[in-house]
Amino acid sequence: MSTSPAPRMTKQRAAIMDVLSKSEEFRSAQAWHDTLRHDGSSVGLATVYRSLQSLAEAGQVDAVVTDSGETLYRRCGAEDTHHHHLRCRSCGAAHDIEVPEFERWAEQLGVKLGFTGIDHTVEITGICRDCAAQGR
Amino acid sequence: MSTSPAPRMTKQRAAIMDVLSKSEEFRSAQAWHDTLRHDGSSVGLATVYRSLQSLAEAGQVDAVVTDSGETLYRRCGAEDTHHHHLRCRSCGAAHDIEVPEFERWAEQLGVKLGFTGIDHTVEITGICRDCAAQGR
DNA sequence: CGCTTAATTGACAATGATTATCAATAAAGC
DNA sequence: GCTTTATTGATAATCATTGTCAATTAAGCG
Repeated sequence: MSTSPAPRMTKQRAAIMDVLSKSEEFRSAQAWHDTLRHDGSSVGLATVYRSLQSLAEAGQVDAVVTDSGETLYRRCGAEDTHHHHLRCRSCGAAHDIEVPEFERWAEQLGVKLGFTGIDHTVEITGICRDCAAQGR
Repeated sequence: MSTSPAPRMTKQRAAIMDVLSKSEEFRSAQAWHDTLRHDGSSVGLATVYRSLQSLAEAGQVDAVVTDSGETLYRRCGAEDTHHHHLRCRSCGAAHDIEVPEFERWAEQLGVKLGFTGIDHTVEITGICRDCAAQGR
């Protein structure tokens, strides 16, 4: 794991983290930029992109790519969200993932078949890009 | 459901469906375009985009959007009747169930994150009606 | 088999999100 | 306070994808 140097706390970065903290919605970098301007602080668009990107890498914000290719960000919803993992069978590296429809689907299936107290286990495994590249 | 008119079978569309059928890899529209040119048939790039798009809408090909925003396509896998179980934690009675979207979803997630050889485990448990009625 | 017609094609321009550039600015540490 | 160096921001550049529009051609019909 590469230990990247701690990022400087600039007023722009602070402003970005501040607006992020005020909403848990997923918004595009450009939308966050607009929000910032409405709030008075004028942070450059490029800076918003860079900050959201680095925050996402640091795991401070969640990022998803829409079907149209736009990347949306929101403050990281702490630990409360139930999630699963996609784990590499070779090196063990794991990604946290969410299975959007699944929870509800399982619940409904249970009701349909007369089951209550539905619980589930979902494990997804594969070989990550790095391991595949090294033939492991 | 809107009944869209059946698309014409042009030689370009045929060529595209042909290369698609020869590989089960996920590739970008541009990559498929290159493949086509290598194979001799010169189909316009815009046409490749349009065809892949309509094929994807028609469910004939799978499409995934990568983290970088590129859309990848491959011929639709349509086959395996892999299934899972909903099991009662009390009496062990099990129902065979199918999780329609899941298989493909897991596969696409893998591609997006650079994983190959995706496999998964899905276990759903609950308390069946009989056991619930008897307070078990 | 020819004809008509509307869908399709392709070369290229346009879009739109994101990234790179680079001089100016300002954290952090001393 | 001063120096160093990451960060910023305005703007140009990139790159996948979509729109444009005249030319082409599949399909249905007689």
